[in-house]
Amino acid sequence: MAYWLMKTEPDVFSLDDLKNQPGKKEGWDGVRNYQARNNLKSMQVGDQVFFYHSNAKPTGIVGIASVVRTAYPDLSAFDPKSPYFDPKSKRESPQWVMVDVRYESTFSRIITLDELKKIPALADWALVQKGNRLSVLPVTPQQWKTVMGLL
DNA sequence: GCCAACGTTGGC
DNA sequence: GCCAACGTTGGC
Repeated sequence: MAYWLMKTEPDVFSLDDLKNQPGKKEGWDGVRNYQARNNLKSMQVGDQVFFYHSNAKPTGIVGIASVVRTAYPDLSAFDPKSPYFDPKSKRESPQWVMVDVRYESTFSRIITLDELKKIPALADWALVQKGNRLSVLPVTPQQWKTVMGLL
């Protein structure tokens, strides 16, 4: 089982939104970055995911989701009316993928980016490094454990 | 709202 | 293949 972190803007889709979905699950579509896509493709059912709120007050990890379906073609790329439409992605050879995630838990408090930046054991993590914009990134077991220890 | 960092596009 | 221009992300 592997660990990941996924970013989302809570104004668009928050952890509470996931919790309120039927079955508490939702397809994670709209990823349009190759590195993030490759991470999606590596996900296995049962993988644990830190749910991160960006462009929020404050920004940080708010809880946990899990992967319930491995990567499959991102249908929003085929839909001209979707904000995620990508004419370069063809049904015969989909460029983008999505996974399904399910709500697991909400932390008793937000672990803020500010706090994470102060932890020496997390200094190598892409999340806390300047200019990092990757929306789906791997978390090592050690990093996962460190973050959970902050609660 | 601003702007730095980054990824992508497209002219050459 | 280089790189300037552009668009987007995301912290502040």
